[in-house]
Amino acid sequence: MVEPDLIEYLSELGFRDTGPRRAVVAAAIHLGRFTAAEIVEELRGKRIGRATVFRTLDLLTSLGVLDQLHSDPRHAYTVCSPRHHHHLICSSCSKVVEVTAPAVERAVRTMADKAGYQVQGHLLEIIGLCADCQASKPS
Amino acid sequence: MVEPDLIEYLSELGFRDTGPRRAVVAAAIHLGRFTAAEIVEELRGKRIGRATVFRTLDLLTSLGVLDQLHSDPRHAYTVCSPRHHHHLICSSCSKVVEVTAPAVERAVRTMADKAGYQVQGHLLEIIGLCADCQASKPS
DNA sequence: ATTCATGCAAAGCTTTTGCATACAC
DNA sequence: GTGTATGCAAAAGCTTTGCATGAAT
Repeated sequence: MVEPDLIEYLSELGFRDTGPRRAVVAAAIHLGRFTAAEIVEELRGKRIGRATVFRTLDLLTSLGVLDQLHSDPRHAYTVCSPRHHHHLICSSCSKVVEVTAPAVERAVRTMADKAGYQVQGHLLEIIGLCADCQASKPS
Repeated sequence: MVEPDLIEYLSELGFRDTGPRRAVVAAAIHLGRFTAAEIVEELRGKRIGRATVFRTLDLLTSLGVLDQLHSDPRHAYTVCSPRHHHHLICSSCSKVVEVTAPAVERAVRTMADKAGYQVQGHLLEIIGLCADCQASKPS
């Protein structure tokens, strides 16, 4: 999703179209993957408060526009689509790719059934080397 | 793993058998699932420094005796076995069960292959209702 | 006009660090 | 005795909150 679309989407949901909001959204899309601190840094000099950054990131996360990357101890976020998906994360260049995998979903459900659990959600992140990094680091 | 075994295991690896270490290990095993703050609380009155708690939890985590539960925003830990496994977490009673699922592993690998990623690790936590909680809350 | 959003600064948490002391081996 | 482990207290991060001000609708 690009910035204008996202701002329009927020408007449709009743959230106001403000300068700071636009700035945070633009920075997030520009960075793709980032921490709250990196957004604050990116926006330094624009008189945008830390609280606004956190509030906007929370908002976008609750709307499913951002996902938190739980495997990153720095509490990173990534821009993503609203569909159900998982993330492939490159351990070298940090690139994040969205993937869907029906086979995984099925296997998870089967496994949970066996243990008597009724699945409500799951968290799956795969860490590995992306094709580019494999090519440039032929270890 | 029970406390004496764990202390012995640490000794074998060259880590010293100390009172504070035993206390943290005992508290962790007693609680099963906990945050660092809860261990500190559990040990209050025993003159055990916060730093020791964190250092011991780090040690146990690096040895694979504890796992962090990344889906818990409070940075929870759970006692676990050193084998590769995943966690089923009950959203109602917080109970954590270890599971292994070859089918999931295979599906993850296949999916990553398609995207050109060389898998190095993955994080999978399943949130759901355990059998007991399903029975007691027939919604 | 209303109500939502913002900036600022302070407070709240969690985790880490430095260092002298104490203890295990 | 030697070197690891500890407690304490301070510092370093990160995130939230309170509230008066400002802006969007």
